[in-house]
Formats: sequence, structure tokens, C-alpha cells
Amino acid sequence: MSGIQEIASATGLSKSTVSRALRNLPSVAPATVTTVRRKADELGYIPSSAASGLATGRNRAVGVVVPVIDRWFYVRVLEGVDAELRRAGYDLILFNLGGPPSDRERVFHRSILRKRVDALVLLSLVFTEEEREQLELTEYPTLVIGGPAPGIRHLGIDDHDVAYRATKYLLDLGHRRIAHIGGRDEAGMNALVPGERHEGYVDALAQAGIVPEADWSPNGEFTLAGGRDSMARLLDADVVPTAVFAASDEMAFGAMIAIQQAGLRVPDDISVVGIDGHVFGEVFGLTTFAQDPTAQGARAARVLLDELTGKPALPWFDPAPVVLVERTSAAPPPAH
Amino acid sequence: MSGIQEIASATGLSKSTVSRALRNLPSVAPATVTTVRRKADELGYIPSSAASGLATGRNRAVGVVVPVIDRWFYVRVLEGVDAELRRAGYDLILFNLGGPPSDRERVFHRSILRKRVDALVLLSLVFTEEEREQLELTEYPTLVIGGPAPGIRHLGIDDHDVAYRATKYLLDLGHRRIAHIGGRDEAGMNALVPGERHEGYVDALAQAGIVPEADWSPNGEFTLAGGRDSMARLLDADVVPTAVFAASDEMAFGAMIAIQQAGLRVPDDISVVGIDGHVFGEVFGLTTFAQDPTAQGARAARVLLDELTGKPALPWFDPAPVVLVERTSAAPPPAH
DNA sequence: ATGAAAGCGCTAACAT
DNA sequence: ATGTTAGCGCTTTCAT
Repeated sequence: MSGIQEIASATGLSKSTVSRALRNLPSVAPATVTTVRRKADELGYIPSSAASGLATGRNRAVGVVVPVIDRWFYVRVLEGVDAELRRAGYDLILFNLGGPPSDRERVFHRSILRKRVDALVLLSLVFTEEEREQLELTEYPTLVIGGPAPGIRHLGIDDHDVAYRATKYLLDLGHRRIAHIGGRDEAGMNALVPGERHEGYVDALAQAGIVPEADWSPNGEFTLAGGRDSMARLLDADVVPTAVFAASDEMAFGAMIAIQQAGLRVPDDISVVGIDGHVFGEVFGLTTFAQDPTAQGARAARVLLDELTGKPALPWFDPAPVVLVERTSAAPPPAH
Repeated sequence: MSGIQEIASATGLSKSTVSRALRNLPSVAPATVTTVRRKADELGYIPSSAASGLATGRNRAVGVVVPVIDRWFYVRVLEGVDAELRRAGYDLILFNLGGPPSDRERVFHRSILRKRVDALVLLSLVFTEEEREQLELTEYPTLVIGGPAPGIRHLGIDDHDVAYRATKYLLDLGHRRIAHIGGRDEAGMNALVPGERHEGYVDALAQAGIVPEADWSPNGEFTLAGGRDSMARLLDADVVPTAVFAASDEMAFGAMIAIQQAGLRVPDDISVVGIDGHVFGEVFGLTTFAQDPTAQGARAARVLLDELTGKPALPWFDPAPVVLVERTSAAPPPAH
């Protein structure tokens, strides 16, 4: 109801002065600031972001685009982005590309590109050539978290390297029969991540002179149920692995459950390691290579915010850290 | 860069006609619409939400306020709200009250009340008297999901009833020694939910003439680890329950893990039931009373959107449905 | 330190 | 069916 104008009238000042006072600009008498602020409170003044956005071209908001919301990784990243934005007084607009593919187009055009945000964080997304161009046209500072995206700078862990380390870890424990529960491309999501992790696995094995069984890389779909089912199939085969490297903790949990359900024990019969650092890891006793998506999100937001205030754009990021968290799901293979 | 004006000039039409054409208003010649749209594409026209927001007073955005993001329930609700908003071409602004309490105040004033949204969905939040007043001043259509909030209409399940049914279910199976893993108030979150669930449990027991042991309502903090620890403690006592009703699936999973780690079996030695309908339930084989937070979110968004288009406000909602999903975690108590 | 005036890009009467 | 004219509520020169 009440705008800057009412405050001006009520205090006998001009709109400009009120505007300045409200924004703590220099060259406003301290006394004036006090008067203005008090009147503002009194009148229950609430600034209109549309008006200031129109006048300045700044929205004080950044968009976060996700392929789906309901995934541990995205939620954690969101948490990090949010924390940093909040400190800066920026709002977070969430764009979910999930659901019917037709929606994707709509969201993309009608929403993302609507000049509502000042910058964009894209999570694990792969874009079409056309979408990329559109994004560039907007000239928003933009970056991708979670998996390389051709043509856009990205922030995240080195997927090949973690997978390599995870496999190596199992190798060093003495395992030779190591399976890998991974993923495949999913609609609109980054297909490169599962690919790189699989390669890291294959490469580590190759270096040890091992060629993995053909069907030892089942698709766990990055879900708990997928991990369980994949493991169950692995357990059914003629030759069973003594260790499993899952491309995500969730799949690793699924594998652990399948192993127990089969009457076997982790790690006595089969060792399991994952990637992620999921909260549930502690309870499951999962040995994993943990990343910190929240930190990645915060970092991304920080970078974007800096660029919004004029800092030159970073063209490239060092890989985000991954730390080995040793718990009880991995041990040397059974003696026999 | 280019606005409605350039299109007007380029086509020889007036700003108004272009505006109308772009918004598919009636009373614009079909041919004109075509011309305008083509020119718009050609020029890479992107509407400014700030400008139209300022002109109309509508932002085509709704805010969702959460106490923390990283919780199964909230994420699912978010998914539902988002789906509905997307269909209507609305954006979703996420306000996270989590983190330092000082932030809460800032988010509340600087962001939520900034006239950036047209309506508000509040998740499991309890507000101070002052916050409530502020909210009312904004006159946004508002509603709460997940737990009653004094003074604001709310949408969600009947917590007392589910808890009653869950306990009754165990009772009907023949159990007499039933424990309840629940929660307590958490910073800024709805303290009423765990309370109601606990009461439902107590009431069902009372009706069967049972007074629960004093320490059979441990605080599982609504987390997996909390559920596990609570169960472990329960298992350590002199007299051990034959069944456990957990106020959330996550705590139920934790309880199941603790039971297994103690060398006991579910449901042979101890039965477990939960509330929620968490995806992991299937893999864990958890018998639970499932709600559908996504549907609740969608419903909420639908209602708000309707009210934005003039429909009279609904003062009250029927409780959201809860369905019993029977799996393998609950059975009659051991014979002896 | 403060004020006056123009304008951000769109929408909405009110014409015609 | 289209054009004219005012704003929406701020910020920002440019004066003073």
C-alpha cells in the first residue's frame, strides 16, 4: 500500500532523499536517515522489488535450474547456494525442468529467460545447442555444478578420478573381482557423469591388469532400489564379485541391503564402497568417497555474486575436493 | 536489450497492440499476432517481469518458505507445488529459514515481504505473533502445509489420527508392548506434529487399557541416526517392546537397522511401522502409513492460484489422505 | 545534504 | 482492431 512517496510526504522530504536514506547511501544526514527509517517502520513500508528491479535492471535474485528436485545431491547444493545468497540478501528462484519434456521448453523460455534473475546456477544439466545459445544471449553469469557441460564452465568433483580412487582402494585391499554399479543417461540429466565414473573404474582395473566381466557394470539408476536390484543380479551370476564400487551412496546402500537379504555379510563376504557422503552413510557403515555439494553450491553462489559486482569471470574451476571416509563396509576379500 | 517498443517500431504497430498480441488477448487480428510474434523471435525479445510486475501488481511467482530444505517431506511438497505452478506459468521462489536464527528475521523482512511473490506456501512452520501480523499485512493468499499453525489455515494429514491408526494396527496384530519413537520441537519447526502423533499413540494404547512404559517414547529427532539410537536404547532396557511405531519412516529405517545390528529380526522379534511413505520403504520392506506430500503441495498451489484469480478463499481443508502400505516389517508378536 | 525531473518496460483505461 | 496517454514505484542524473 504505502510506497516511498508516502514516507516522503510524511517526513516532508523528497522521494530521492527517502530512497537514499533507505539504501544507506552516503550523503544523507544521519538524522534524516533515522527519521526516514522510523517513518518507514511506522507505515509498514515494504519495498517493491519490481519497481527497483525495473529502475536498476537488477533483481537481487539468482535462478537455480535442476533436472529434478528430489535427489540428495541437488538438495544439498541448493542448501549451499541458498546460504550464500541469503547472506547477500539475494533471493533464490527454483526452476525445475523435470516432468513432461514439453514443459522444459516452456520453463526455459517463459521463465528462466524472463529477466527475473541476475545469474544462473545449472545443476547437472546438458543443454541443446539452441538452449545454449539462448543462455548466452541473456548474458547472465552462469555456471554448471555436477558434471561437465560442453560449452559452459563447471564446478564439481573430478568424476574419473574419484572412480579411479575408489576402485584402486578396493584393489589395494586385495580385491580382484570388482563390480561397478553405475547409471546411464537420464532424461535431461548429465550423461557424462556416469560415463566418467565408469571409465575411472575400468581404467583402475586395467592398470592392475584386470578386465572386468562384461555384465559387472549394471545400471543402478542412481537409486536405492536400482542398487539393490543390480546387486541381486550380480549375486545370481556364476561368478560373484568380492567387492562392489557403486557410483553413488544410495546405490551402495541398496547393494548392502541386497547382500544382507541374500544372507551374506558386508564386508566379510562382499565389500562395498560408494561416492557421495550421504548422511545415511554413517548408519549404514558405508565406506565412501565423500564430496561436499553444499560447499560447491556456496562456492558457485559466491562466484556469481562476485561477478555481479564487477569481478572478472572465472573461466575454470579446480575440481572440488573428495575425501575418503573409511567405515566398515570394505575389507580385504574373504581368505578362501 | 530489446523491448516491446522495438517490436512496435519494427512492425509499425503501437506498443499496446504488440503487448496485446504477445499476451494473446482477444481483439487482435490473427495476422497481427503472427507478425508480432515473428518479429519478437527475430529480435530475441525477452519480456521483463519487473516491468509487467510493476504495471500489474502481479509477479507470477509464489514463495515457498521452508524451515530447512533437506528433508524428504519438504522436498516432496516442493515437487508438487512446483509442478502446479509450472503449469500455470508461475515461478517458485524458495525461502529457507534455516541457518542462524538471525537470518530468519532478515529473510522474513527483506525477502518474503518484498512484494516479489503473489502468494505464500509455508511448510511446517510456527510463527511468532509478530511474524503472523506481518504476514497478514501483506495480504498474500497464504497457507501452511504439514502441521497445524495457530492462526493460519493448514493443509495436511490428521496427525493424531494416523498415529492412532498405526498404534491400533500393532495392537490388532496382538502386540501389547509397543514403543514410540517420536520427535520434539526443533528450532522454528512445527512442534505440534510430534506432539499430536505422540498423543495418538498414547490414546490408542489407553483405549486398549495399556499404559506405556515411561521411557518408551524416545526422541528420534526425525532422523535415521536418531531412530537407530533410540531403538538401540530401547533394546538395552530390562523390558523390551515387541513392536515400535515410529513417527516417520526415516526413524523407522533407523530402528530396523538397530534391530538387525542387535542380532534380532524384523518382524520375527520386533515389528516396526512408520509414517510417511518414503521411497526407501519398499527396499526396507517397511509397513507404513503413507501420505502424499507431492499431492499436498500441488493442492496448495492450486488453491492459491485459484484465489489469485478471484475464487473465494477456502478457510479450511479436509485432512489429506493416508493409506496403509503393508509390507513385511510388522507381524504378530513372537509366540512365547 | 537535498530536491526536481526523467525514465526503467510494461499494462490499462480511454479513445477511435 | 488499433493507437494514445498515463501511470506502476522506484533510481538516477543533474541542479542547488
